[in-house]
Amino acid sequence: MPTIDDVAKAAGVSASTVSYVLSGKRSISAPTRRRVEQAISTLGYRPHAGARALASSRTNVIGLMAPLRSGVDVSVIMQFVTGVVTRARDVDHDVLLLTQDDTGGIERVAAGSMVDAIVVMDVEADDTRLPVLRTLRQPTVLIGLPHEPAGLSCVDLDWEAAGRLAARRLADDGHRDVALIGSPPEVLDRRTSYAERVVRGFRGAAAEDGLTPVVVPCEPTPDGARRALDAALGEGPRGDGPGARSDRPTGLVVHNERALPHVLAGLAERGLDVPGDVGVIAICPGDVAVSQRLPLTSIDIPGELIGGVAVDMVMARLEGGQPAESRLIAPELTQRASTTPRVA
Amino acid sequence: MPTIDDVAKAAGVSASTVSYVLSGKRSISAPTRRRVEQAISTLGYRPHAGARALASSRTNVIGLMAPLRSGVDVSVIMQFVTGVVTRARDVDHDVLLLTQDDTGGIERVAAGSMVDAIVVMDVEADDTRLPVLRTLRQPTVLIGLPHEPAGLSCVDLDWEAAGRLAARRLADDGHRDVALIGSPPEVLDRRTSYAERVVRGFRGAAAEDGLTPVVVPCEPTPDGARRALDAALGEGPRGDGPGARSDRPTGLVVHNERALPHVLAGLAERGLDVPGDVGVIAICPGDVAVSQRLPLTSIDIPGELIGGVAVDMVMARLEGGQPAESRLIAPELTQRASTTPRVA
DNA sequence: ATGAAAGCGCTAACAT
DNA sequence: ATGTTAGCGCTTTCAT
Repeated sequence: MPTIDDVAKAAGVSASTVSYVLSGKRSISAPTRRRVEQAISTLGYRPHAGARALASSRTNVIGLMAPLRSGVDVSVIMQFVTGVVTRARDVDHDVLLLTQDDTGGIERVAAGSMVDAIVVMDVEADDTRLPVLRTLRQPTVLIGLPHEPAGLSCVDLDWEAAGRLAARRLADDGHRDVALIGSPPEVLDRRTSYAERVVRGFRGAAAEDGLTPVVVPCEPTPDGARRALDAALGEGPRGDGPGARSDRPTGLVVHNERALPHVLAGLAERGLDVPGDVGVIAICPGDVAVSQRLPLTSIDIPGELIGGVAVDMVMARLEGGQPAESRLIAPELTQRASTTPRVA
Repeated sequence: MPTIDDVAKAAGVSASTVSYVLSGKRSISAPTRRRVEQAISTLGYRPHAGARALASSRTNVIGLMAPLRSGVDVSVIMQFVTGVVTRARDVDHDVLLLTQDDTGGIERVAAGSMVDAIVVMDVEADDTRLPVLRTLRQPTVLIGLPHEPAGLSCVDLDWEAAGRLAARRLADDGHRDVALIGSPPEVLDRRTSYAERVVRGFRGAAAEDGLTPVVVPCEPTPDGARRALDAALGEGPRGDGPGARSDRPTGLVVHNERALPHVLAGLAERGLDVPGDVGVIAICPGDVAVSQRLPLTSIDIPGELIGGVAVDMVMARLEGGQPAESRLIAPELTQRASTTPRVA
């Protein structure tokens, strides 16, 4: 492996000049630059990452903590990961992947100066990792919004707005009784940031619009989906007597990728037509919305976009020394075949 | 950040002693070791990864190339990735994730000494990355089996055996006409290693057992699955006349996670009972086999296991200087509700 | 069983 | 516009 000195020798310049043509941190005359570049390519020179990190305190590596927690759809995780990796490469960085959800991994790579910055996924409301993150030298950005983001940058879809948007659209379509088939119980129990925010938004909009909402967590299995559908559609007595329940929901929001196909199958089994009898809005990645038995009206989860923004934010703090900030991406609803205004 | 000298000072020893208690490369008296460990923990010392890499030519990082190619199920990819990361941590290594499928990324991290070893996923029969991989200083292991593995270690499920096993099981169950609903056309066109090997095994066993096989690639969409099912079940004339076709297949092998639910839905729509009218064997991760509308007889894709083995193999070459080798994991079939012996 | 010292390959002052 | 030089923090001979 040739070193910077080999290149310098070959180009007839000093090592620092080679370093500077590489970094662009000072101006180099055209002829010198060419000789250096020539030498670099004929020798096939690559700077040694460790030496560089040691001398410059910069690794050009971003740490990405992507815990694979149960109940979280991996394809959604992968979208975020892809966004992070892709954008990182755009700004000349690589990504070190951590999948354990303990705080130890982060400390290790941060204290060991393996990374310049850290992106953390799957954030919980009172995430236990936050105190550690705040002590790190490296800037951190969370994908998700904890209760106390103080000192940490955050970026996420505005899930609460997504919940509102879904409920409101059902209201606009003429639905009065609506249900949210939400994240798996375990995800909600963990107080995963996005899961509870959707519920809050959905409930809030329902209250404001005078809707009767039902919210049911849902295991991401065929049985779980069936049970959730039972609960959502209300199998009990209704509409008569003092303890009268509201009518069967006609509008359904599904925030659960894995359960989605089973929910649709369940509706079909009951002979309920979508969108005729029941309107369905999915909150999921666009590609899963369109690859169901019928194309679903949906609110997209722009994972790649958000992953990319996370990198931009962390780089801004790294380069510009910007203070921490939070960014919520506005949700967008795409009308497809699973909803239609109700004729009432 | 405290350095090794700070620790040495605090413990009243030399820096090399600290280094040696950390590496265990020479014996240290109990009292000295204790004073050093004490100093390390009170100072919160962590060796600087770059300095270490520079001095030792070891990064303790494994590069993982996991291209996210279209048509490949991300949840399957994630299983492999998880296996790699988990096992890497067991042997005190971290993982640098590359998702671009160009060869540039590998060269960069290898030549830049960012990684000690490389694991490459999604290997094609005549993979264009192989020549580059063979030139690297770092040992490489492929997850997949190219035509010319010479000089490179490989590990994978024995997909050909999986294809055989599925066909043979259908034969044993009394099926004569069988179909394989395979990977997406794009995956096959790319000559993705696993996709064609399954086909070969399936065809081979069918020939030996006197089965009439049909093989149809399948887009991982509802429509694609429907079309594939049309093709597989043969919509044309049959059983009479000179150009007589064979009978409608009664045994189906599905090697396509995304299409699976739609294939099952398609069968149901046609009024075909599983396993009564059609036996179905899926080649997919165990968890997707059991989360369909009925639990499927399946051949598991042990992604985590294989990812872990890949790491073990690459470490063996790194530490032991072992020569390259190939390892194929024997497939296992788990009987569930989607197959049953034919009464016929 | 421990220390001293020479690098590992690069960057970034400090020169000119 | 370019060269000189002093580290960055560690590992690992070579000594004792």
